[in-house]
Amino acid sequence: MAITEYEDQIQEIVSKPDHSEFIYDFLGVYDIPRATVTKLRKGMNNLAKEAGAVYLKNKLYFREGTGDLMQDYADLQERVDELGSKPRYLLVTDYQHLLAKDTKTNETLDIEFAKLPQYFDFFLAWNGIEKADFEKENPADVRAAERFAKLYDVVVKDNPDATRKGLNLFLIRILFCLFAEDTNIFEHDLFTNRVKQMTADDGSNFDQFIGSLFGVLDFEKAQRPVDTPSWLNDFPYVDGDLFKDQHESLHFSAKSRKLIIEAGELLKWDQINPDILGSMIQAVASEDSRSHLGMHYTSVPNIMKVIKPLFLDGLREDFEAAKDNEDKLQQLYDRIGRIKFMDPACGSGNFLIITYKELRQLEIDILIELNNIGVSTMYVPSVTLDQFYGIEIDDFACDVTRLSLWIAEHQMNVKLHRQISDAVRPTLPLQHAGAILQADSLSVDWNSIMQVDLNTEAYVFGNPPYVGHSKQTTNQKKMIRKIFTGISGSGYLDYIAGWLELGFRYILGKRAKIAFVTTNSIFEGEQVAILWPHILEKLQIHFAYQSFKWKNNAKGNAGVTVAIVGLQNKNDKIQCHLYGDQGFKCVNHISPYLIEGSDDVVEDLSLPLSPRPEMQFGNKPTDGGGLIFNDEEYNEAISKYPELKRYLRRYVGSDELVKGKRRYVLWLSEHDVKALSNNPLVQSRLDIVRSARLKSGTPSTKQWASKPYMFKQIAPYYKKQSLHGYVVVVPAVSSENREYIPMGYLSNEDTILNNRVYGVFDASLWLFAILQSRMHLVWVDRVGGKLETRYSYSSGICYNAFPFPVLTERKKAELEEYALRILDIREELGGSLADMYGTPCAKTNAKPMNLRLRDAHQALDKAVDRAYRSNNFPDNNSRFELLMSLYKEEQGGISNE
DNA sequence: TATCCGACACGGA
DNA sequence: TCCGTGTCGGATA
Repeated sequence: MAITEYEDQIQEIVSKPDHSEFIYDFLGVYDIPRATVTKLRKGMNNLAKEAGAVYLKNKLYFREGTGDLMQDYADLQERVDELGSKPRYLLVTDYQHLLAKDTKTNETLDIEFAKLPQYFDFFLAWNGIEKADFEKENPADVRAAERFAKLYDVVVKDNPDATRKGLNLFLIRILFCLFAEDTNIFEHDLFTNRVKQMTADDGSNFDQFIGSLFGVLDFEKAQRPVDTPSWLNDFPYVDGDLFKDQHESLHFSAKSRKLIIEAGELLKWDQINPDILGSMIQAVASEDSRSHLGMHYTSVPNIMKVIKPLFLDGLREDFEAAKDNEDKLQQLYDRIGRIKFMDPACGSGNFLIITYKELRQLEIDILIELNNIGVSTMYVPSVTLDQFYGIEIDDFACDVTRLSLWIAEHQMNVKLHRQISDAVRPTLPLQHAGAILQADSLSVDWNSIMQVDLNTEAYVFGNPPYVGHSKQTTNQKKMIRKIFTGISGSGYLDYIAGWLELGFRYILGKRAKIAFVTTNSIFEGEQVAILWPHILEKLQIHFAYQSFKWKNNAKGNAGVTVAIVGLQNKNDKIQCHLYGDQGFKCVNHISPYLIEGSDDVVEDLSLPLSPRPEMQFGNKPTDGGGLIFNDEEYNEAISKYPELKRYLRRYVGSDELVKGKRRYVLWLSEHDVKALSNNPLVQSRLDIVRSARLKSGTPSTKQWASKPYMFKQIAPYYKKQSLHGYVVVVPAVSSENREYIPMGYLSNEDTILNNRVYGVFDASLWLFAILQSRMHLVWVDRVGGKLETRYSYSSGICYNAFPFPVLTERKKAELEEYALRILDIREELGGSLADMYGTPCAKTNAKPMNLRLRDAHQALDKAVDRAYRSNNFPDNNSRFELLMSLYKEEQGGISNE
């Protein structure tokens, strides 16, 4: 049952004029068998003897109040203490007030009877859910957002012709009123009470009411019309742009009015976290993102990963250093009031809110420290909302950001007063909240939004959207093209690269720094050489978080692995902080691969660095599955049509190569297809291919619908008449948890490689030895592409750009012996490569690599190492350094020719 | 024509 | 529902 349903059902029960059935109705809301409640109603299993009491074994001891509720509660407690087995809950109520106790956690509840719906979770142990767990899963923000989604739906349905802007503004204002009446900005419950008193049950005059109310909130009391009725005049002056625009007339029903009242009565707005609420509310209003409610909001821990290294750690260090020194403290106090902050993809403003709160806390801490050293001055605010800037394309999100900033400000004002009693910052009238601009961030000049001179301390940060090159919309591609004019290969960049580039230009030569949460793919594989060289000519990475899996508290988490990068103008003196799985390291330089090292990048080469057999990309069917047969389909096909056996070849992709999965593929020539024109199975398969290709939006795929019997792309090797010899097969994607990437050395006969493996055809064993070596793995690991954190092998970067050692015939023969040994052991062991190579890092079922196989690999590794240099490599870093210097040497040689 | 990648996709505990 | 690990075909050069 949804949260709102519990609340609604209990609301109905407490609203009944007659409470005689209360406890039975209440139990009925929870997972207590209906039969049990029915029996209880009839008194059959009620173990209590006294009147007005209900004792349900193990679950509840209930008593109606007899006048003095506290005394009744104490009596009940005494009675229960005598019992052998305690009921989980004690509950007494006179239907005005309610006292309850959870005998397991010893938590108590002391509330007005009417507020019971808000506290339904107190009794969730009846459903087997502990309150602590529930609170963790469903904080006040989530519950508020769910309730708001309901209200939004009803209001939208009642107002099909209303503008988005009008609706959104209405919602934001209602949210503000609800928050204000729970947090002493307004008199307690003022808004909800006025709604109840002044509007008709059917909602007919609600619009009029809300129109007058919103109108009044924008005026100071002195400026309001003299005839303003007192029920309106009780509301204070709010301002802050929130109520400036005229309320757009809307239609309300009994239902929407009720939902608003319930939102006021059932939710604990004082417990709202503006950072999370914003994301939730925003998701509610944009229908397209409703399905992944709050999927992309950045969690507070992740925001801290950005802002701490970017500026917060530094400010805190300066604070520590300034303690005991009035001048320094005062300087820091003034400084934090001048720093400017911008999130150019602010969404509902989480980064800005967290930053604002942290700065306000620092302000408080400085004041306390000043007080401690005996300096007491009148409170003058330092940090203000107008230091905060944001750009966001969604107009509602902009409104939510402004609202959330106000909520954050109020919360910090309360905190200030609590910690320093003579310091007061009034929340009303609302402060001007920076510039939160509704715009496409990539098409506006950031300088015109947040103007800074060369000496202004400024920080730009956020979590902009990621879209891979093949998934971008036409408009997104256009923006990236435009921004990266003159950069070759820019069509391959992720959408987020636009933010990196604009951020780079914004801070260039200024006293400003940037840091973003980004998809890790801009630090791996092909994008590195396209994006980073021109940026790192002028800037340096001063801190970074290496890849980690994206996570927040939303229901369906986005599937992506992210990294964090901080950039600033070059400054040789600073130490860089590189954060990885094991905390952080101070290093001299962070490379664009987010490892310690130089800014050298590896390009995606179309030809090998040195003469060697070429690596070919496998065959790509683009067939909608029509040409492919799994084991079962294959057996069925050849038993029904034995003549098909010669056309069905072993189909090898990464899955087949590594896990030993078996699939087959129809491999037909034009001649073959004519011969099979009467075979119904073949014809039905070709129909699948034809229709799948016709459905494609890609013109070239559509064209291939006329040749459904052929793969859309065939590797050059397969265009030869016959297949023979051996091929080194490399899986395009494979797990990073294995000690080696398992590669194959397969006979070519009968084998069709697909587009998820690469092949070096007619290859000698020494080539297999090189590719299977640790030297090569280190290269692939550091500069190759990744799918999340898997290896994503590519011929251009991993093979063509890999510097091969110079090999004598004798050395080749030696390597082949080691390779042969590996192949022999594999054959002896049998089973799949995945079994033999194990998954040593997996948490469960950790399966080690076969020891004999590992020994053979280590012997081969040593032999390959020695082909590069005679002295040992102490570690993989030194292997990589050598490879990178060889690459630069050889690549430089090529481009100078 | 030949890839390199995916705010992923999917099967198994 | 989380965890482990690789499909499939688009868009680019």
